[in-house]
Amino acid sequence: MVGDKAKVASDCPQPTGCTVCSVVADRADGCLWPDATAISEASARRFSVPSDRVVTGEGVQPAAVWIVQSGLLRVQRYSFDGRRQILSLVLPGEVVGYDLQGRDGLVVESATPCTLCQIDRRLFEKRMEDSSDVRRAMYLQQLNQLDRLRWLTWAIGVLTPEERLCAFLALATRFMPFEALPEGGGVLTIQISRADIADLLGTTVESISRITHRLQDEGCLEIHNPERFRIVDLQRLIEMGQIEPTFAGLPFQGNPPSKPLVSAGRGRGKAKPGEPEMTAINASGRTPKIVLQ
Amino acid sequence: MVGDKAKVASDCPQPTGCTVCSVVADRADGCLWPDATAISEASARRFSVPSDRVVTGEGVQPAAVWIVQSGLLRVQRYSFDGRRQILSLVLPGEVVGYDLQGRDGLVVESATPCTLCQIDRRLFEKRMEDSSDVRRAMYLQQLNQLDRLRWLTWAIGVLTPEERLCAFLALATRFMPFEALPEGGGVLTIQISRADIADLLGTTVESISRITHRLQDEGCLEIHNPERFRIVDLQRLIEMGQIEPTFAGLPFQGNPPSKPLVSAGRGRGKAKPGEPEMTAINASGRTPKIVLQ
DNA sequence: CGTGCGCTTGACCTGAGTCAATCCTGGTGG
DNA sequence: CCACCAGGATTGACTCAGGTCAAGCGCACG
Repeated sequence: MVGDKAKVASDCPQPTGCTVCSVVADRADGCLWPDATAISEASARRFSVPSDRVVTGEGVQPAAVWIVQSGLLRVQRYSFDGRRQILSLVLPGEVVGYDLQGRDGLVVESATPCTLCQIDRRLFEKRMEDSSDVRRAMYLQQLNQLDRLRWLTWAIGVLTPEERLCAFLALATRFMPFEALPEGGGVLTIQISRADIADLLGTTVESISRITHRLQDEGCLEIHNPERFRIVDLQRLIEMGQIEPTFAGLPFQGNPPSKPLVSAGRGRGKAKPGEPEMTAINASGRTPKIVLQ
Repeated sequence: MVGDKAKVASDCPQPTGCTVCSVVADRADGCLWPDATAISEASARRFSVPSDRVVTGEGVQPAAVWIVQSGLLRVQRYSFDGRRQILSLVLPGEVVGYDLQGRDGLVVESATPCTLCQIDRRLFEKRMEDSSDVRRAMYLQQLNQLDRLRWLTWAIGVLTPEERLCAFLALATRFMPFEALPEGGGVLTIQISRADIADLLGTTVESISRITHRLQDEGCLEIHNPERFRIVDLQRLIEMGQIEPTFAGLPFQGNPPSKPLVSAGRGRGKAKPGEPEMTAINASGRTPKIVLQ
């Protein structure tokens, strides 16, 4: 199983480009070290990590930040009674460890076998301070992670477990191994365990199992084996999962969509009638421009 | 009602300090414009906004960023069938509008009557680029907002509606008007509607109502009127809500705790036995330091 | 060939959502 | 000054989605 998982992880799109630690996503906004030479080899170390190991988090002295080279990390937190919520998955090319300075009960673990690149925190911070390019890259990466966290919050809050799982599967085609098939759809390799999916989506392994089998009955997908699905009707998953075509948190990693993902129109709250709008309290005495309806 | 709410909003701790737009929270890390003179008066405009107005979001051309001076904004997103999730409340002293460049279906609205300070986006970005002090202040603010979003995701994922509401009430003493009483506890003024609380916590107004009355029966609080509670047993709310003493996302705004908030010890997942740890793939041939257990 | 873990399946049951009626309060207009 | 109205909050009755508990099943590994 572990061996198999490891194989799968290595199937993951292998980013290349950064000469220092071979870590760079091949997406336009993901290149973390545009001028890679600035970090010497000595300051970056690569590690191979099996599944379910603590990488960094609360108790750990955050002397280092980590870049995911391959595999997936999970950021998680427990409740007193042991219930776990996974707050995000960290994708290849992404940095972790600089913004969770031990607060909360946040812990980062490997969700799959991973290769990680370790960088000294001081050095990282200096790079951030010195280079506006690095800052910009980090900023864009943070935006993506923030988008994903917002998505997750929204999904857990308003979607049913079934809708969440549909969304997850549809999105997973963007960041897990997915071989598109000529006859449509494709084969998706689920790299993480049922328990991780359940704790990410705020549901249970039993529900995950039931829902996937229900989706199979409905013809949305075929369960080849527990970690390999044939996605038959991706469009339907996208619709059920209410995925917006503009969702930016998951730039496609090696699996750009053949056709743009289109979603059904969006529901909105009742539009407020015009009525009294903003009123300026203008110290400078100018007539304020009312900016938006 | 609106008039009353407006009164309540004005009860909110009025930040002072920034000479430009009078917007600065009086917390150490919240001062956005340490050298305020750099922004001329002409470039900042103050607005008074009633409840439930769109401030910025998806469709809106983001030509401006906004600083909340008083009142609360809500960042929210709808599902196709009209269910709403509030992703965060924006507190006085915080900036909104620079990091949601129209993506997703995010909309920012006023949850209470507010006074806002509008700043030109270009100017704001230039300030960010030029001043590492401003960058740092923004960074810390983002960390707080991120902490709160993580908390919310976790709470919706693993806590029951009752636990979430307890947590919300306990946290609300930090950012809504709260008059501590000598005999313990204090009077909390809830500035936002039941519907907003429900959509923030991923539950319904009916549940909110039932739970608050149940808490009253249990002696945790007294419902003075729908928007004013006497918190009797704050400690119990904190425990039920599983609030960590280290939770940093909500620096106290004018309501520092008389005694430090202490929570019951935290539950953790089963600790993994030692076993094979990280193995270095060390290009440079050094012996890697195994960083963490 | 046994053992264990992860996944699946079934039975059960309850927490909390839904629907609908009622209450309350503040604002309005006569 | 009082009756009326609208919107928010509350309460009750009902229902069921999905969580919990408890077996089974099957593959991987030793």
